[in-house]
Amino acid sequence: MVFPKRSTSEMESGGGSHVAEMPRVPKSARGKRSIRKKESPGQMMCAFDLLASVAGKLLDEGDGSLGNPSAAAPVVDPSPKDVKQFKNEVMDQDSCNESALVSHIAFQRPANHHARKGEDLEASQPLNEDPKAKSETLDKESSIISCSKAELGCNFAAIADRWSPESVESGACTGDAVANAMPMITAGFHKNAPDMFNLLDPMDVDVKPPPLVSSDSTGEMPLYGNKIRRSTSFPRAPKGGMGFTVDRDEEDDDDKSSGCTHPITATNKGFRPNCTAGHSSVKKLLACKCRKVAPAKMQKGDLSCSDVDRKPSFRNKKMYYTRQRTQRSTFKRRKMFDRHSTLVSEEYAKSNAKFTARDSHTASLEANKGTNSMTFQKSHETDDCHVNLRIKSFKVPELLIEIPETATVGSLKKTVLEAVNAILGGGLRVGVLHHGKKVRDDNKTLMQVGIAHDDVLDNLGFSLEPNSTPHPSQHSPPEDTEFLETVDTTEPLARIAPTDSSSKHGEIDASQELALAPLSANYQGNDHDSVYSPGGMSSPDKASTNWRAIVPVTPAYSNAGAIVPANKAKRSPEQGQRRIRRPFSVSEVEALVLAVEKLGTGRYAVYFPHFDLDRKFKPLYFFVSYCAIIWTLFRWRDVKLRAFDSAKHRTYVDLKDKWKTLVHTASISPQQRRGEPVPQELLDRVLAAQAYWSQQQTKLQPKTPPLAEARLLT
DNA sequence: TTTAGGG
DNA sequence: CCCTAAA
Repeated sequence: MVFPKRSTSEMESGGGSHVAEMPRVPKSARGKRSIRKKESPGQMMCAFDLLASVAGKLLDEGDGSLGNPSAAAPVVDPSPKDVKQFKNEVMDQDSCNESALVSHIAFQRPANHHARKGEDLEASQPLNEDPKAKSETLDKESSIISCSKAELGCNFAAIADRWSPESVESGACTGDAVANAMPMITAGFHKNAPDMFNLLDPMDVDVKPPPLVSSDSTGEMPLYGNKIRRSTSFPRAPKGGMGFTVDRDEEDDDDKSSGCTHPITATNKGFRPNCTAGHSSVKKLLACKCRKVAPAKMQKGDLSCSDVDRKPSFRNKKMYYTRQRTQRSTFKRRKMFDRHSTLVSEEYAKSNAKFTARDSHTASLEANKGTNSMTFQKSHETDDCHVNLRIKSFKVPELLIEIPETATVGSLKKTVLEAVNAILGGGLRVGVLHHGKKVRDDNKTLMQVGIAHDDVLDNLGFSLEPNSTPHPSQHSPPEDTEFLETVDTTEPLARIAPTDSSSKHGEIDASQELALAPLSANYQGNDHDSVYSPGGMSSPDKASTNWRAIVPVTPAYSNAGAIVPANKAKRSPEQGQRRIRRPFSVSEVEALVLAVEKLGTGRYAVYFPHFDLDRKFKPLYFFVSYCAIIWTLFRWRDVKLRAFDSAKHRTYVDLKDKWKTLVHTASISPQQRRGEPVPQELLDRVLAAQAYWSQQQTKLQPKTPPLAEARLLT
């Protein structure tokens, strides 16, 4: 599964392991970070496999930990095993900054495939390693991936949101839903925690696949073709103004590519690739199985394509989104990621595609020979030889792509990007890997590059990188009010107003989103370049711009570690002074409580989507396997950004300390309390939130099943 | 740089 | 709030 090498770039990027940390896990546990160490600026990828395995475990466990918010939330403590696995997968890297989130998606090739194609296998082998063996090798640390950027998290969060059971279940799965979801992505990741839980919940409840998948009723919906509208049902949409409808007419395409973007996601903008491909021609179907319960959250991702970019060949391209069905019992995997963040992984079971996103910088999606692969199938019969790609995941709608061999690499990238953006919310760039190498020339046709139906299955891969573009325009993310409400019934904290920061601090979200850019910058050295070809038509102009921005490597992150000393020096001057005491006002306390309620106090949440390939598609490809999302549920830093961004005198440490005192205050009798009285109501909320999140964490505790099992899904 | 905790 | 070990 692992792709040792290829991933170098990936690894680097994705190398990070994801380790979910237990809330209370000994520091040492977290420690993996050491690896991450300093530099990891860029790397953060996570091994999907790991995630997958973790997910599998969770799923398997049945406790539904995953499914439940709480469970889902599993904070995971990465078990050694997981770590190892992770490591394998990740190989090198690990170092990830702790960032808010890490995500990756790995595509793994199904065992079958391996068996089937010796050739490919060999080629892929480097990448693929025996899971076990690898696992052995893995080092915990390696497993850890730290991502520094929360921003990415935002995206992921958004993703999560989409994936949330609700959306799925609600039937939002429809193409429209999907489309709608896209915008959400950009939304701050804050809502995440709760959202995540939601996502998880389903799993918990049933081991089965997420809402989307769970039911059989899968319908396919064309995403693009026509108009994508936000489903009203979308819980969150409201605020963001998500309500907009996007029509994807041919006309729109041109400019609309932008249109595709959602208003909401400013961040996405950057990402938002232009879909050059004529979407008109493109068809995306989303089959979703929805649960009855929730309304769909999915939003449409917009996949807009600009006609300009579009290439003739593209017309044939077709994308389909299908919802994954159920998870297979067989499938068991879990992966833990560490730190911090969030992780999103998707595995595409049978296939081995690996898609990873590093929070730190890039997300890479890679599918390569052995392990991760996207396969293409080409329909020989047809005049135009088409390569069919399929990306499947639990929560994420399955993605089917059909593209002529005569299509250019650039168009392929676009196509994949569109699909990915639709699913993940944008903010990602797509790179094409063939035989482990990045194919940079977007102008070459697939045939020229050697990507042909017969050859490719195992040799084709994609890398996803975060788009660097920040979007100032970002609006505050829509809040989850609805969402929360929904949750309420089940969740203690649900009542909490969704409001928070977003309403107050729209900017915060934006900043987070922006964060992505930096991340990508780090990566540049590694992956970025490779991924995007300069001329990458796939990227929209905007993207290009962003891209460029990214190009220059940003030392900032990497340097950070080194610089540390310097910083100290700086501080030293007045350090001695004790800061003046500034008691928290009731309003501040309220803001803090609100933020914590929303973000939770737990550390990580892990979501593992699970999926199966459709038989019918098997022949063609394989893509996929699983997706796991782990993200940081809570970070004081996030609280700071969310609720006290403007209060420069309040550091996250202060907030943490305040929370500590609030919990204590709430625990003692009113008579014992001193200082400005804090409304009992707030104190009650403090206790509720504290209890709730603590519980969640507990649930998250991972139980890690054997890796090996996880691996064999198909 | 952040986190987590003790002081 | 401070201080710091760990990460």
